[in-house]
Amino acid sequence: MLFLYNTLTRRGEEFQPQEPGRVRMYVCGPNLYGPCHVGHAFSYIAFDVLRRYLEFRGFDVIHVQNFTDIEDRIIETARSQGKTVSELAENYISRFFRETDALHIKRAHYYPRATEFIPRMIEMIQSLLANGSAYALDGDVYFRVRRFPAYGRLSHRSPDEMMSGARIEIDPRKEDPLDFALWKGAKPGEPSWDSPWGPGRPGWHIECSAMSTVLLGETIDIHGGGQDLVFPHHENEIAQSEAYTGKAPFVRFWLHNGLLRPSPEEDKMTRHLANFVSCQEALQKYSPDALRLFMLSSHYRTALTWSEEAVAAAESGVERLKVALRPAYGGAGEAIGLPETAKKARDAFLAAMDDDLNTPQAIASIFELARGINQARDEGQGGGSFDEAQAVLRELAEILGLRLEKKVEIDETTRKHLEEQIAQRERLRIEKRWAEADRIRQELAKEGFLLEDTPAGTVWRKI
RNA sequence: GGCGACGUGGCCAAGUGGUUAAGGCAGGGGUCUGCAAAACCCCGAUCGGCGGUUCGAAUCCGCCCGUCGCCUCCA
Repeated sequence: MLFLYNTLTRRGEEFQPQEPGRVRMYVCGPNLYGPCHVGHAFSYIAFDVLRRYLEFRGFDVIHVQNFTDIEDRIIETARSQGKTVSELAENYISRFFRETDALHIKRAHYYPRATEFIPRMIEMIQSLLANGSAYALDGDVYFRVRRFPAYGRLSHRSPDEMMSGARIEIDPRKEDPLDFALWKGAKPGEPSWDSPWGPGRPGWHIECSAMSTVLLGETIDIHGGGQDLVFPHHENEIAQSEAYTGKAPFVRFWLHNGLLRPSPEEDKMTRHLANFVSCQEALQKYSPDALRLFMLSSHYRTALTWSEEAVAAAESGVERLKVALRPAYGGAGEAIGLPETAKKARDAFLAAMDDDLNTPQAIASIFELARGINQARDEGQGGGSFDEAQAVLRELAEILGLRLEKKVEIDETTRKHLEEQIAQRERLRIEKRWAEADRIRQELAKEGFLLEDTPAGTVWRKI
């Protein structure tokens, strides 16, 4: 039984989809005013693992992730860079795919863009106006928060307690400071779409309601995103969606990941992208496996602080898992204790994942299994049970999206050269000409290859 | 002002009432090895502070100290 923590009820709840066997899941995607940073990656990886685990458990998952391709920040950024909004968006979308693919994040089934759903949003807004949930005002349309009694339920705050305008100025024309924009009239020079209220663009929140209801239906199983989206974004989504469809709940399970923070030393201001490490930068320095292992070493709902030191530590950990996948040396027969170790690790892994995706604990059992495998190899054991234990290790690692591949991006010439050098060194070693043998190893080290002598012969590793 | 999170060995991080407080990284000591590397074995914390509840608390309650997030830009 899979238990997931639901922000709405503030409890772990047993997860069952509405339609048996099929999960409808919507995850908030990026606002395309800038490149993705490791904080986005943290969120996408968390929900990627959720999806992988659901699929592992036999569910057919329909996964939707949106692109916010029209919004104030994008307009501003495009203008300052002398680009069109769509040029900017396209650029960041292709970069998004490059980076999420590299991070081994499974592609969603749909990547709807806000600008593709304008007619639907207009229709929703009209309907909200018709039923009294919204009001038009000089080309803008606002949602009437006070008309929605459940407002505040997700974020657990009451409209009366909120300090509206704590951070921005209140628009005095609004009926209530909490009312939020469904439609914004265009100012001169801004991109706009025609609407019954004049040219304008959608408010930020309505896009998710439109895309979610069109692609997944009026009630979906899971809606995910960062904790910073609980209020107001998701609160507003619930209000406008339920006011529109007349059906509740809009979402059965609300899942929110804790926020990734930049290193304390790097900058105090966490607001702007400039303080974050971009995915691109992270991928240049670290392997995707290490980045994933680092992020999954902490529970998804807990805030995690970005730390170069911790990612580097994860890199070493990944290396040990890879070593566990090396072949057995053999000689001592079947690895007798291994099947039990593998079963124990697998059971523990699944139990941890069932408990609100406790990946840190799940990872612990992967390492236990790796140790068991390495131990067996050291003792010269092998056979079918050894291979099966490695298969379990691969299986569990894949649920976390760890590839554990030996990266062999070397060309034929280099490979030949390596093989010749290793063979030559082997001859020297047989003749006990250690100094010459060591020289070969030193030279290869300079070329970036580390030689390791094992009972099964000499293997090389890229350093 | 309101709501909320967090503080566990050198670093990262699970555990939320009762076995010897997971796991990773780093470190020390070993085994193996011509050497090296890797792997394996062994070694380290009583859980921010104080008080309380309980037969029993890192785990529940209260207070204090510290860090952080949200309260319409934000994954």
